[in-house]
Formats: sequence, C-alpha cells, structure tokens
Amino acid sequence: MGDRAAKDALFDALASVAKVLGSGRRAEIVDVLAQGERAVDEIAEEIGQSVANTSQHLQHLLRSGLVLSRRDGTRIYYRLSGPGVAQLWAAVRLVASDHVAKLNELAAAYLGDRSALSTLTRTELRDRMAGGDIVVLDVRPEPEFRSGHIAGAVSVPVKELAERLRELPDGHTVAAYCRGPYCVFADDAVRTLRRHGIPAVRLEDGYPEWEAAGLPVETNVSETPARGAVNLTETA
Amino acid sequence: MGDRAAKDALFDALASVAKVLGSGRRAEIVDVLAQGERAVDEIAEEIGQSVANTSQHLQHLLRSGLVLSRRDGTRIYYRLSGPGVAQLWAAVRLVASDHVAKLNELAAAYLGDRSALSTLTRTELRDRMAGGDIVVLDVRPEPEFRSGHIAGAVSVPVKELAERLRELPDGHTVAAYCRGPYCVFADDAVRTLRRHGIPAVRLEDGYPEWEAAGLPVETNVSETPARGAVNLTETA
DNA sequence: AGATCGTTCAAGCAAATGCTTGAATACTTG
DNA sequence: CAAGTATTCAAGCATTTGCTTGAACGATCT
Repeated sequence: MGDRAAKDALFDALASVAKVLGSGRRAEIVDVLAQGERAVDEIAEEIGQSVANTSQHLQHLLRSGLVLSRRDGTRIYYRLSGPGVAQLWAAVRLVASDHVAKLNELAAAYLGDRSALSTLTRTELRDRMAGGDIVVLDVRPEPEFRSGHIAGAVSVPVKELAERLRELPDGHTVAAYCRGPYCVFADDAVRTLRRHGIPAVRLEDGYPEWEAAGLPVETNVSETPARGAVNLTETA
Repeated sequence: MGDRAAKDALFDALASVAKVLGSGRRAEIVDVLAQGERAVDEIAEEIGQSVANTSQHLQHLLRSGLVLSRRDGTRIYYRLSGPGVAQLWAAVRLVASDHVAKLNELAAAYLGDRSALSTLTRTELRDRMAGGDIVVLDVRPEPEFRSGHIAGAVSVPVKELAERLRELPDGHTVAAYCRGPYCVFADDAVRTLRRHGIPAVRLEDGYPEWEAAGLPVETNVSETPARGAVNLTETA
C-alpha cells in the first residue's frame, strides 16, 4: 500500500468521473438528463448527434457510473445515477463561469443579448406564485415537463408557444423557465411573449436548481408509465 | 443565437473544465494544490512525474483557468485559482466514491486496510482540542504545513515521524491529519504511532475540508515570503 | 558578464478519442 | 412466428492526448 502504481490507478479512477464529463456532447447529455430520464433517440435529437454516436456516449457514461438505464418496452431510458451527478455538473458550470476566459463570449454568442430580459430568482418566483398574480410557463420539451416540473406550472414547449398564445390568461405576468442558466428556451419564450405585448420574465436558473432547493414540484407518474408493467431491470 | 455550432462551442467550453481534471496526474496536482501553492519541481516530486511533463500539465491547467501562477525569485509557484476549484474536486471525489464501481477496491489497494484505524470528524477534533487533551499532528510535507494548517497543529511530516517520536509529549492522544480522504500520510502516521504504543487517531478528512468549513487555521506568512519583495505579477 | 538553476518549449511516438457508416441484436406488435 | 423499431456493436479514420528526450529560455548569484 502507498505505492506509486496504486496511487496512479486510484487517481485515474477518481479522474475518470471528470474525464467522462469532459466532452461537450456528453456534457449536453448530462444537462438534458438533469431534467429527468429520456430515451436514446430523444437525447440524440436534443444534442444534434446521430443515434449511434449518442448511444456510444451513453455507454461511456454508463460504464463510468454517471448514468443508469432501464428498459421500458421497446425503448431504453437513461437517467442520472444520483443527485450528486447534477451537483457535479453545477460545480463544473460554476468553475467555468468563474475561470474560463472566453466563456462569457461563447455564452453571449449562443444565448444572445440577455440584458433586456428581466429575471426572477427562485425565491422571488415562489413568493409571486403565492400572490397568485403570475402564470408560470415550463417551456422545455414536453417529456421533461412530464418527468417533473415546478408545482403549478403549465407546459408550453417553446416551439409551440407562438401558436398557443391565446391559451394564456389575460392580465397576468408570465414567468418562463427551462433547463438552467445556459438554456435558451426561456429567453426565446420571453422574447416571443414580449413581442406580443405580454409582460414576461425569466426564472434565473432552471428546473434542476428549483428541485434541488427543495421547492415544490410535481411529477406526473400517471402519464408516462406506458402500456404494460414498467420493467425496472437495469440494462447495465 | 441558439444555433447548433454556438451551443456546441459553449458546452465544449463548459466541459473543458471537466476535461482538464480528467487526467489522473492532473487530478493529483489539483489535490496537492488544494493544500496551498507549490513550485513546479515540488509538484513533480509529489506526483512522481518528470519536471517537463509536470510543467506541461500545469500549462494545461493554467490555460483552462483552474490554476494561477506567480514567480518568486527563481521559481514559479502554482495555486488553485479559487475555492470553487477545490469544491469541484471534492464533488468529483464524491461522485466517484458513490458511483464508480471499482473505486473501493482501488482505494483499498492504495490505502491499505483502514478498518483498524479509528477516525475523528472535524467537529469531534475541534471539541477535543478545546478540551486540551490531544496533540494534533500535521503529517503532510512541510511546505503544505507552511502555507496553511489547523490552528495549533504541529508539523511532523510522515517521513520524519519515526525519528521524531521523542518530541511528542507523553500521556496525550495524537490526532494526525493530511490532505484528505484519499491521502495515506495520516494512516501511515497512525500505524507508526500505534506500533510505538502511542494512542493515535486520524482526522476523517483533511486540511482543505477543515479550512472550507471555516474552522480555525493558521497561515505562516512570515516563513515563506523569501528574500526580496514577493512578486505578484501573474506569469500567465 | 558568465555560470547556474528552475522552468518551458519542440519534436516525436504510441495510445486513446470522437465521429461515421453499415451490420447485428433485442424487444414488441401484428 | 415474422416484421418492425430502438438500440448497440464493429470497423475505420482523422485528431488529440500523455509521455519522453533534449534543447532553449529567463532570472538570479557570484
């Protein structure tokens, strides 16, 4: 014990966790899975990669222990293996935003100019929801809403927002939220709403942070389960 | 804004932080730097690599923003660029210990059998120090002690411990601590002390966790500064 | 100024990585 | 049981990584 080879092997194993997160595509996958479990083809669609490539990344994540999978009927659903993984991803983002030089620039290039969009913190949103004068819109893709959302939120994926504006009640401010600080959905939603004269703000961070903070959430167990018994067998 | 290329670039940048931690040798470096700043040749010695290779890893860490450097006379000292980096490293270790299958096995191979060694938590140690019936030994290499240690601890690097046993006062239990949960120094120290009939326990984690918890520390500013004014110019 | 010490650079090489394409597998459904 | 769908495997490739060796650089000290 205490020899070089064993130490190297141990630290290689510790580092393997970081290594697997050290690919932009896998990071995107983790960002998606932080919203809840998803099937392979959905994930591939989200990250803009081929199904085969996405599957390989998922295998990689699986072998490293960051995700788990289960089969339900014909599809295989992946999920983060625990809350620690989402926390790790948050820690990575925090360090990046503090110390990676070009990050602001890249974020601006992807997110656009956020300066005109006002934001609400989690607690501000909670308080305004208690007041009842605000409509909360979950603008993430529908499966993410289904596997968990802010209690009382309504699902209107940003892609459908423009066509569903008339569903919104008059005379209320709208608060939109999505995956987190590096997600554009809520920004786009707020811009669309404003363009139509509806007062709108964005939740500063996303659903995972809301959930992690212990604020009220709803999970729709009745919608997803699909026909047949849910098979809990791990496919790992 | 919102296009694929920009999103990929953004997530590549976020993932770059994880990527740089995704090498066992760089992880060892971060583990060392979490104790305080060190010069290149010292780090090379600690991680058992050539100076040239260590320097390259440090350049890598520097470019990614995780560490900073400063020159003092003839040597260049590296340090973590902020507390978030140590937190990130802790998050990596936590996920690894929870989810990496073979980790326990590898840890056992490096650390040996810990079952016979009793441990103290941070708060237990703090309370027993208040009682005054315990001697606290910092068994890390001396430079790490010098750049910061538990208030009231005595520096006896584990390499020197066997020859310096007579310095220890009689009739006290000894608590040894080192870098953290994956460090062998305190284990080795406890084993050595026990072998000589001295009651000894190990602090469950290490100095960085003690410091992060806001418990009392001492930093020896007067010893290190070296001749001449400290040059604060970053060499990055 | 020259010698010395600590650090970095440059080139080279074996091994690993990320993606593609096309085939194989495993389950469900008719 | 056969057809269909979702996922994984396998091979191939251009690129990147981690380490080595030997030389170059930069600051200090005589």
